Order: sequence, then structure tokens, then C-alpha cells
Amino acid sequence: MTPLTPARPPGRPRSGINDVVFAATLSTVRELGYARATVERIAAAAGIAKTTIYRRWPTKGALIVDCLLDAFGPVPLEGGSRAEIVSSAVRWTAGKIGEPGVGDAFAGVFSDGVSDPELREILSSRLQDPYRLALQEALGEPEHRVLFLIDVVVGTLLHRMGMTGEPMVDGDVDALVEMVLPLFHREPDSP
Amino acid sequence: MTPLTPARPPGRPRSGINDVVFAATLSTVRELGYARATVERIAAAAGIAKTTIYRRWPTKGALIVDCLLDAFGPVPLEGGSRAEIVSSAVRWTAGKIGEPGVGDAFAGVFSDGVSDPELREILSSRLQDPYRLALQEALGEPEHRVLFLIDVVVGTLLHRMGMTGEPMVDGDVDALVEMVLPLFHREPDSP
DNA sequence: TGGTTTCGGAACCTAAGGTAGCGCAATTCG
DNA sequence: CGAATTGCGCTACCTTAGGTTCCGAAACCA
Repeated sequence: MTPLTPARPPGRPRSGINDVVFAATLSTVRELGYARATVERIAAAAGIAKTTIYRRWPTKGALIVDCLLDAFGPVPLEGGSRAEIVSSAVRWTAGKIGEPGVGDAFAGVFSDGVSDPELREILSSRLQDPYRLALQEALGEPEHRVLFLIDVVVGTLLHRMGMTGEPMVDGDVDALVEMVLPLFHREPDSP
Repeated sequence: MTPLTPARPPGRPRSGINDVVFAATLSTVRELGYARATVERIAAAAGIAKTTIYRRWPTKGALIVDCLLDAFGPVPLEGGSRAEIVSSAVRWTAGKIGEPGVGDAFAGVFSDGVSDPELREILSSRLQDPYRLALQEALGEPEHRVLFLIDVVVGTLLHRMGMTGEPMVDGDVDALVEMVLPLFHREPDSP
């Protein structure tokens, strides 16, 4: 029998530094901004060597995406009605992007992806697709309508963050929720 | 009398290469993407020296912003009703961002601004403010509501462009127009 | 003890934004 | 015409940052 999880691969095991690196990444981005948060500075803040980071993540973009995945976690979709699901998802997104360092890191890695197709693929498949699929499932909506919702919500929040350097205030998040709710007022599967 | 426009300052006059540089910028961005459209390559495509570009624009970001201002031109606001004004402005924005090279350059310079406060100031004051003021005037709306509209429209279009590499298709632009129109259905000055 | 993998560290490569200085060209002013 | 002034092309250079290479040492397994 070949065990599904071999007890442990040979060689020195990896030390549990992912959490330390993620924390160091966010705090460095928060203090210095995305561009000045170099891999070398992040490694120094985490107390490890730069080569150790490149042994685990192929590029800076991949590191940021994993850091964002860790910071976001799963989207809460416990609302009863579709309106409640959309509303809570939008507010959750705004809250996460408003957390210190998260919005900067998100906007920065998104920016890098503009002219880097490989990073764009990582962003799309690892970061956007899981949330898109969860929303499609919860709302019973086709892919292109959920993609449109994500474009509107994330695009608006990142544009505000990018132009002002500050997250969107609660009053405008309320307006954003009210604006997107009519997109999903019609029940898609009702007889 | 001191003439308002002195005939000509002493010294060798600047050659009229701005248009050539703008064209070279857009075509280089279109062919290579934003990050690989280096100032050196843009200068080569324009047939001039890199130092000549830096003699006229202090940074690459300032060059891109001027190039975008040239590409966009004034926003058409001839619509009769507020709904027509908003609708035409949104479609005009989507069309411009969809032009070859323009969307890439816009998304790229916006991305750079995320971690560059000076560039963000240039973007805000030179690119966003003129259009914001024209819209405030045409719609009779306060600053924060027009800023919200710009965040939604530009943010959504850039997010689509950044995630897919392609401009938004007409059907989704229609949905974007329908989504933002209710924001301005109430007349602000009616008795 | 030997095999295997990881870590830290230093040196290095490349690309790109941006600068400095020189010689020359074009134009205005006296 | 000549002098001063300004723009252009060119070369070389500086700095930062992403990413790689290589080596010795550490940690784990058999």
C-alpha cells in the first residue's frame, strides 16, 4: 500500500514561517507603500533571508496574492435573501480592502498585473475565481453577471483607494450597495 | 507696453515633437504593454533621444498623463437631460478606454500611482479634476457625488481591462449605464 | 553516519527610471 | 556678423529592485 500522505518527505522540514511572512508583508506595505515594500525589506521584517521567500513563492506577485488570500479568508455568504447575500458580500469586501495594508497590497498587485499576463492569470485563477464561483453558487447567477458585479465592486473600491490613498467611507459603501442591489432583484429561477 | 505673449524667447525653439511622442507612446504601449513600454523604447519609436523626453516631462507618469489628456480631449456634454449627459459621458469614457493603448496606459499609470503620492497628485489634479468639474457643472451635482460616479465608471472599466486584458464589451457598458442612471434621477434643484 | 532538503548569506545579473556633461544646432539680440 | 541662449542627440553613469546562483551550515530520516 502506498499511503496517501507519506509520513514526511526526507530532508530538513520547512519551518512554519508563512504566517510571519504574511504579517511582515502587510505591515511593510502599510508602512512604506506597495512599491517600496521590496522583497528584501519584507524578508528583513520577517527575520528571514530573501532567498527563503523566493524558495516558496516564484515572484513577488505570487507572494502578495497568497498574502491576500490569507488576509481575506472565505467570503461570508450566510444571508437569507439574494439581496442580503449581495449586501453582506459588498460590505465584507469593502471592510477587507479597508484593512491596513490590504487595500494597498491589492491595488499594487492588481496594477502590476496590468502589464504582466502571468500575474494576471494568477490573480484571476487564485484570487478571483474562488470568490466568483462561491457567489455564482450562492446567488444562482451565471458567470458573466457575477463577473460584472466583481468588476463594479472591486473596481470602484480600488479606484477610490488608488486616487485618494484612503479606503471608501461608510456612506459611500452604502451607496455602492444600493447601486448594485437592483442588478439582482429579479429571481433567476422563480417559476 | 509689455506684450502678453513675447514674440519668442531667446535660444533654439523646441521642435514640434509632442504629437510624435504621444503617438509613439500609445503605439509602444499597445505593442509591448505598459511596463515594457520604457521611456527609452518610446523615445526610439518617436525617433528622438531619451533625454529629450526627460527635458519636457519630469517623470514617465507625467508623460503618460499628458498623453492620456491628448488622447481623451474634452468630454462631450451636449446631452439635454441629466440622464442623457450621464449616459453619453459613460459611453464616451468606455470608448476612449477601449481605444488601442489608451486603456493599457491608463491602467498602468493608475497602478503606478498606488504607491507614488506625487504621481497620484498629478493624476488627480491634471486628469480627473477637469472632467470632474465639467460634470459637476453640467449635472449640477456636488463634488462627492460626481467623484463617486467617476470611481464607479472608471474603476469598473479599468478593473475589467486589468483582469481580462480586453476592454468591456458593449452589452456590459449598457448595463453599467443602466446601473448608474438611478443615481441621478432626482433633479437636485427642482422646487 | 550518510543522504536529502532547507536556511542564511553574499555576490551577482538584468531591466528600468532618471541624471550629468559634452558638443552641436538653431534662434534672438546687439 | 558675432555673442548669448536654449534645445537636441549622445554617451556614460547612478540607483533601485526583481530575481538567480552558489556555498556552507543546520535539521531531519534511515
